[in-house]
Amino acid sequence: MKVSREQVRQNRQRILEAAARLFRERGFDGVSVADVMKAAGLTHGGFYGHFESKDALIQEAMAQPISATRPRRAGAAQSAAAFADGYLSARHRDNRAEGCPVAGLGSEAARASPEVRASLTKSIEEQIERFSVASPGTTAAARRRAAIVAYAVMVGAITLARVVDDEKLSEEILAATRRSLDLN
Amino acid sequence: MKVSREQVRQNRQRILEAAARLFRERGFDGVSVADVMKAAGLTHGGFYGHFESKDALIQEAMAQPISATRPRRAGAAQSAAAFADGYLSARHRDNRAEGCPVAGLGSEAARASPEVRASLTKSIEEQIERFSVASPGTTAAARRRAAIVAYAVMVGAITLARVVDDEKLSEEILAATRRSLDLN
DNA sequence: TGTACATCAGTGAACGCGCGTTCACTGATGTAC
DNA sequence: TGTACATCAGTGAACGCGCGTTCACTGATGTAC
Repeated sequence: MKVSREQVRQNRQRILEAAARLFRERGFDGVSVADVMKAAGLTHGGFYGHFESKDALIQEAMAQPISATRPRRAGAAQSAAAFADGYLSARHRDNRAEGCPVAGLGSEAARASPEVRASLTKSIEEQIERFSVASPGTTAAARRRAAIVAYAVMVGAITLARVVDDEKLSEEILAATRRSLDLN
Repeated sequence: MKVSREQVRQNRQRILEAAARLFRERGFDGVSVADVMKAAGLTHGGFYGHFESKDALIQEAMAQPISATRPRRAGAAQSAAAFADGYLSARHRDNRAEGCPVAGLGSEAARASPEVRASLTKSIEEQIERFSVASPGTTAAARRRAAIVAYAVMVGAITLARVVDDEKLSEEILAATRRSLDLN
């Protein structure tokens, strides 16, 4: 049955949010269009009224600001050390659905369509800039380098901590990298 | 037709090597059993004479030493800085098939079966130990922490460099992280 | 404001395709004599 | 060492399943009067 324009808008948004969560949790290939629609409280047939294809959904879902789960003004500076406390936590490690899409989808994102990679590139560049402003270093170039290194440490550490099948080693990886960022 | 025992052994090895390459290049879901068999020069039907299932192949392929492409004695120490020159190169970034499986499969590996994760955990622990021996630091604990941080930087940097859709930013990420490891 | 009806968002069955897996068959291997 | 035949690795057609996608249908919305 037809629904109100407002309901249509809300449904589309719910589909996008469910997709963003599920893709980060299970990967692009691990989530079907029907899974997403079910999570959004709809049936799969209606999907193509909102999006042209699954790939189009992936693109839009990745272009969405992560702000939904981690509110943060776009231009605001933020020290990598402060950010790292939440990022390099067991909570983030165990909660992919609401976590960093680069960490949750990293290796798959690298093989994604140009549009998806462009979206993520924008997020990555913005994150580097936020860290840069609050980074240690006497020159702007040094601060930017420090920001890049800090971001790489975080993405690598959470990836390793998630792959590792040994709680103790996983914690050790998070603790060692947290400590290295606090020292800067 | 039947083939010689030696041929059987070689065929199995060729299947494993093709699988390891293809999985790292395209991900577990991006490669079919038929793709692997074709790359090994066989037809898909014979696969189940060698392996119980695709999942069993994934397990064995991930348990294989990467030594095939990057020969290195198991116990040998190796400084992270020396290793990083090759690891954080455009060549490695663009050559997933022969590269680091943690970087190539990171986000998918984190969702893989316990057996696959156990295999990768072993590789990761060994890599940390190799870096530890050659790490800077006055105590063993400090050297181990430095090794973990160095490994995390590398995995994170190559992941970011591969996702990023902008050659300049990608190079910048590799250069900044290479530099940070050389300074230690 | 109230009514009549065209629109169209959502439903659920259906389609085609590629995948993992199975199986009857083939013919070279390797063993028994 | 030579021959006869049982074994079994590899072949390629086939199966069932889940997926992305399509489509005829439904019935509430929202517009024209």
